[in-house]
Amino acid sequence: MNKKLFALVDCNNFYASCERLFRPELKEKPIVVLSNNDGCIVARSNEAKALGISMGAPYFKSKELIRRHNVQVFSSNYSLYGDLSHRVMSVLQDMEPEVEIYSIDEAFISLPASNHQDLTDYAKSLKARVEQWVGIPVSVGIAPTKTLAKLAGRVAKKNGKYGGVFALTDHDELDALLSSIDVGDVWGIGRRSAEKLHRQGILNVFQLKNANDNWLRKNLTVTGLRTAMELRGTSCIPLDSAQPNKKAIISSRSFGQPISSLADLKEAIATHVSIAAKKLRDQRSAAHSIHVFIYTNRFKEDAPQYSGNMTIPLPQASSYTPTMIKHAMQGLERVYKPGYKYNKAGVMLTELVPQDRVQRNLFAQENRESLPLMETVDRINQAWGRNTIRFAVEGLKQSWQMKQSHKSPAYTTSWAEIPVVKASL
DNA sequence: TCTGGGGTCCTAGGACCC
DNA sequence: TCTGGGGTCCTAGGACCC
Repeated sequence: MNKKLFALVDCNNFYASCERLFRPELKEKPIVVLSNNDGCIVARSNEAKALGISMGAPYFKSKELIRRHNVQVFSSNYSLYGDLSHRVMSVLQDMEPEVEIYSIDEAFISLPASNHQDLTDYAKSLKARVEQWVGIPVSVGIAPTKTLAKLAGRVAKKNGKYGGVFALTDHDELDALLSSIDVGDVWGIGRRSAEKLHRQGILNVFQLKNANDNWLRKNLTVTGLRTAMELRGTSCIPLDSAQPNKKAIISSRSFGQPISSLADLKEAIATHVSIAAKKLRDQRSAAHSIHVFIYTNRFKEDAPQYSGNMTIPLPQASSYTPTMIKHAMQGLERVYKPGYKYNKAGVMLTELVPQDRVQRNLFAQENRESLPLMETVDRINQAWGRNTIRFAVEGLKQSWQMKQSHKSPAYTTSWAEIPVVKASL
């Protein structure tokens, strides 16, 4: 039988590893990487984890701990992480025909079934090549289903004795292992489902695997039942190596400081439309509607709260930034209320259709749209930097721009920031 | 003082139709 | 006083992922 297995390749502490790649003196030193706006901690090196710095926690709450242990802090640098991710994935795709890029730091690979030793040896060679060619450490988990491969990857990463590779092929071992892991650590079981399972007395993964199907279906919907099936070794989630077009495109940000004026919000919304429309054109789609939203800071419970949002249908699907900005501005004017301190704004483009199949609307005003113009703008910005040409409504000062106090250089994507190596005689 | 962003899938419930 | 049943479509919101 030519059975297939799944391998999950997962970059270790990805963002922290990226930063360290160009700062080798930080090897074995604690590092954290912050979310946009320097808000939360989104990545930690092992040393930082060992200090008890928690994932996803607000930065300011850990500041004292970070200062005390001299932890290196980085603002997120997505052009660097994106580029290194691409390099890792290229190595995998060179070695394997069927690769699903699951996230910026993870990929599933389809492997033919084989004995434990061969699988482990192969995974180790894969891991070694990524580390040698790109410089990013990875872990590999192998199993008959994606859900089990995720668990195997977790074991590979957590237990040093496996050398970063773990294959779940022995069934006796499997059940003992599953009994030692909390249901909340399973891929697809989030906080809410874990609470439900706990209330039902289903605490560990072995119990989830053997839970009653009807109960699962009723309480955790088909997705919960599917997860249980996968734990039993029945593959329900196939490898999907195609990168389908997105069905929705979002651009949003918290502001570096709260803003109140309609003028500032207009700049921010226009900027988000511009970013989202570029992504839309990149996948050769057009959008039928634009959703605009603005929020006050929900964490400031004593301040007046307001959240305004509106979906604006377009007369005909568009990817032409000026048209989209125009409609978004009208939507913003309708949801804007003065007197609030806004903290976040954004847009979501939905009802996406292929650009070459846009239905022309006889009565639409948008008959002056020029896609060649947008293509030219995109090309210039590609060559000279993202903000070389932009729309006046996006503003010049952009006083609402996010905070990035600890950002590292774009080492690999900007000529101006490329590392300089000096040799001395 | 300071709390991320982008995406998918599923379901319940309302609107509407015959 | 009595007040159907079945179907589709759409949307908002929840839950999950990294």
